[in-house]
Amino acid sequence: MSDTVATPSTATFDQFGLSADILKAIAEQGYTTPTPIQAQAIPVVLAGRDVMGAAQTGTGKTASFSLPIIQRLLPLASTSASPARHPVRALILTPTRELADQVAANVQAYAKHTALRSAVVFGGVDMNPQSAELRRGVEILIATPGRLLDHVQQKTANLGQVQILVLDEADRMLDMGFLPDLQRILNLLPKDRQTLLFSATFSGEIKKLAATYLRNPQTIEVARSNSTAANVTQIVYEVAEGDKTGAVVQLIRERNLKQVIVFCNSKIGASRLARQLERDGVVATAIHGDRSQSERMQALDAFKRGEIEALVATDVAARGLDIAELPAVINFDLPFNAEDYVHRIGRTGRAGASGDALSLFSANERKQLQDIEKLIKRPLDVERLVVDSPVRHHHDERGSARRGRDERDERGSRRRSGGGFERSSGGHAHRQAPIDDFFLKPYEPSPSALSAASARRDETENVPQKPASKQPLAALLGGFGMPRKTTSS
DNA sequence: AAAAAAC
Repeated sequence: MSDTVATPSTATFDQFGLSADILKAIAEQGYTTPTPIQAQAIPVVLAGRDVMGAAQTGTGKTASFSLPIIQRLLPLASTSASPARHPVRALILTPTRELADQVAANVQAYAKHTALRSAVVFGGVDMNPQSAELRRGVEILIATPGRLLDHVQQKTANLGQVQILVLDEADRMLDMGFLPDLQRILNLLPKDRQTLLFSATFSGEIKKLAATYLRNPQTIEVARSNSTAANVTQIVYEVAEGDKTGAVVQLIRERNLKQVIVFCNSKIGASRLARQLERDGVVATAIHGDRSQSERMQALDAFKRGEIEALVATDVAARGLDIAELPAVINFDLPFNAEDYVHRIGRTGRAGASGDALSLFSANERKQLQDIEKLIKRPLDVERLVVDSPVRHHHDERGSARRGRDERDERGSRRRSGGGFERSSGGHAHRQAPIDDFFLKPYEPSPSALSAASARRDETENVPQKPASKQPLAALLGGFGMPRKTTSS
């Protein structure tokens, strides 16, 4: 088997041999042209090979594995209502709950004209609806590791028939200490299966994981990891620590940012900043791990609907979240982990649009800045930002905090010409990024209601024996039966 | 140092 992938030159989804039901769903999503990772990964996944994929979020990664998985499982799709006809055949693991929900929404959309069922399980919410769905049977299960193991223990999830495993954001899962959970899950799966591992970076740990659990994987790399998109303008503003809140307000006002994600390093800091922004007239809400799952979902939902100007987030939102491209992100703190910087600013300037990554930098963050510059292999422009409306942290609702809104004078922060800051005489300067083009796709939380109607119809079961498709069942089931090392060392 | 994730 060759290790090179020919990137197809034609630019439509027709070239992959996907079924009409899948193509229809793709068209309904408004997608016409495969992204680079889709063009590379779809044929490889369809061919049944293991994949080691490096791709940033926003590159179309989810579709690159979901579409071929659905295609491969189609011969096994059943309209029977019997749960036994709907064992879990594809398992997709993600590090965060929000990401799981989002992947599930995508899978649901792509599979909606097929008889395949999908479900998502993650923690922080009632187990019972999840259990009920699992008992009905689903072919494609999206999950965070902890809750999945919970379901396994409760015997509501059986992973004995999984043929395809996806580890999404694998590096993140390792960072978060999921390795023991992953190993436990992997030990529950048939050894003979297809495994797809996606990771932003190929660290030594990731390579070890791949060496242990993948079989002759095809490496697919689209954007060089640790690279930052060329269409993202990165600016670092030096500002006194105590002026950071005022700086955020000022940046939002001066740049006329309709929507922005503001990243903080701590959960408490995020909550506090959200409150202070609200006090200063910015519609803001916080999203972090100490908020309840329903609060997290509501916050994200409201932000996606455009009801919130500033989503103040910890790194729970740094990776994976598929929010339509934002005009800007702000780093309230520089992240301790330089890689998180790359992920955070990946929330802007996506899909070809331009974006600004604005980072606040105070004297005690020199180390973080150095690490970031080392990682992205270039120095960052540092400008001084004079904050003229410092936000009081106590009970000062009047006075200086309010002055910023009325006067909006912007000494200090000046950029190169063409930037978003300058004011033309007596009116609004035009921003470089056309704000009119910016809209948010409505967020759809995982629809749990599958096409139950069609599941009812046909009780006379057609057990798939010889699928007429290009993917023979034998290939789907694996084929080689190579013994797999279980982890040692 | 901090974040995330099962109860």
